[in-house]
Amino acid sequence: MQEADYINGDASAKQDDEARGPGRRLHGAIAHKLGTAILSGKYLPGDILSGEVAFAEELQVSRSAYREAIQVLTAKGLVASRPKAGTRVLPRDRWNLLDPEVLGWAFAGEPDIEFVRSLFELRAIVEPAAARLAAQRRDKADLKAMKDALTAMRRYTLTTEAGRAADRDFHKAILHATRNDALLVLSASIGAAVNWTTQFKQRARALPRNPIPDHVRVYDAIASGDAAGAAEAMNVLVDLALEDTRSSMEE
Amino acid sequence: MQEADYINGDASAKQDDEARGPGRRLHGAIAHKLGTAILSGKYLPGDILSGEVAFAEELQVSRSAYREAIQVLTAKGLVASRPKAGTRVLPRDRWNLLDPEVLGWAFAGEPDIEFVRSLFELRAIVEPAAARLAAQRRDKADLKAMKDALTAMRRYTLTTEAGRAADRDFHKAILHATRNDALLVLSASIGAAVNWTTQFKQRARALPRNPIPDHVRVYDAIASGDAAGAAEAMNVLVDLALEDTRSSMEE
DNA sequence: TCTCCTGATTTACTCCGACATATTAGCGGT
DNA sequence: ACCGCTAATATGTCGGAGTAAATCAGGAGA
Repeated sequence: MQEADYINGDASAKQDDEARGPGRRLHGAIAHKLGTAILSGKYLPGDILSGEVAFAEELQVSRSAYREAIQVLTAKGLVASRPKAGTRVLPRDRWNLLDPEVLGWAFAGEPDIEFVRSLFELRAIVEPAAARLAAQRRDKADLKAMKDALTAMRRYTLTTEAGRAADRDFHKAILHATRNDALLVLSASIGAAVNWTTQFKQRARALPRNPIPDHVRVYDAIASGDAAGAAEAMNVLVDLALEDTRSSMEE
Repeated sequence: MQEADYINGDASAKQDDEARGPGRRLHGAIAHKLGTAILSGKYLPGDILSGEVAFAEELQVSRSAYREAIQVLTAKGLVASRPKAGTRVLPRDRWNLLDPEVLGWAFAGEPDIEFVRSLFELRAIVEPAAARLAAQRRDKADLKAMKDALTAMRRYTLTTEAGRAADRDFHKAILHATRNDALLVLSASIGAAVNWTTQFKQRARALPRNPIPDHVRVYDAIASGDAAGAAEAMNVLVDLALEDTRSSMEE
């Protein structure tokens, strides 16, 4: 399933940029700026970002660039604009919070701890069930992907970006093995939250116990087709993470 | 939770349109056109939609309109464009399949039955857990919203759009009662699938047994704070739906 | 006098097309 | 195999015409 790159034929990972980063294009940068401003609460739902020309001038960009940025925000449900009325920030329940880019904006500043909790809660619901399905549906390629990710995790540890990427790959491989696209989409969202949290914990020098054995238990259960065991093993993994998050919140 | 309107201050709900529809703006229409084309498989991942000007001419719109449409598709992860290389359709796992608009495009034509299944599977995972949380966290306002939705369901039945909307409201109220934004976002995605399916079943004159009693059981459990009971009651509800979907698939 | 309807005004988004720039895939030369 | 060139293509800019709708003023009715 390694369709790794998505746009250029090979591009042997000279720079991993391109997808991450504030915005590789001008309107992307504007969208990032406005998006983070909205997600961080600088603009509240109902506020209007009135004045297409005014904003374009203030940001030193053309109206077109500003408009395309607004288009992006509109596509993600953050704002809606109407003639004469201006561009308003929509209520929070219209936001596409699971969109990877929106998530990135949410984690760009100080993310709302309540939101992080809700993501982990979602994870605690979804991943055990996913592990159960994966145990029933995985094939050899899936198992290989998981195994590779595990060895990479061991090799680099969670203190490095490479290690965290391997962690994400492991969980993504499980989601993939469920043969369920809707679940797979969630991996990006959940991964972002997990990634941010592990980084945060690392900064706080509060890395918990070695996560490898827990992951291995999940792998073994999935490999042996033990659905109930996989669900249970994943349960302890995510419950542990949820616990950690809860304790982080209390400080 | 009736914050009904979202853009104008009061505007006593003269028309609720605005958000639905193929595209209220020109570039919205283009995005709809291209989006449905991609979702229906007319363009496959890897295909390139080369020729900004060519497309703009073919669609009889200006480059700006086409460009803004592409911006929207890019924001939803359907395509990516680079100078010289053209605009390519991204692999499926980059698509924001849970985005309400993308979902709309997916259901605009003949939706992939496998994808519908995966949405229902996601629902079967998420909603029982949500019902469990709702039973623990709901307040009086939540219960009122659920009760109102139930009476509306009884009143209009699932054969009318009003009835289906009430059904969606009921489930949305439960998700809301979980106090979990990440879960709440999923309601839109799941609701779209459920809505399409009930419509489909109705067309096929294959409406199953009266769904009201099952819903009432869920409500009662949540109202009485019975977490396990709520999860179980919701389980039978979603399992029934999953079953129906499976049988529909076999024809 | 107050309220409600009606219409003109004004404001801000929407769309357009042309121009200038930046990037890079593909190719041909070294 | 490597490197630089070129042409193709997307990106960014600009200013203006078009259009929808919120606001306000004026008038009719209560």
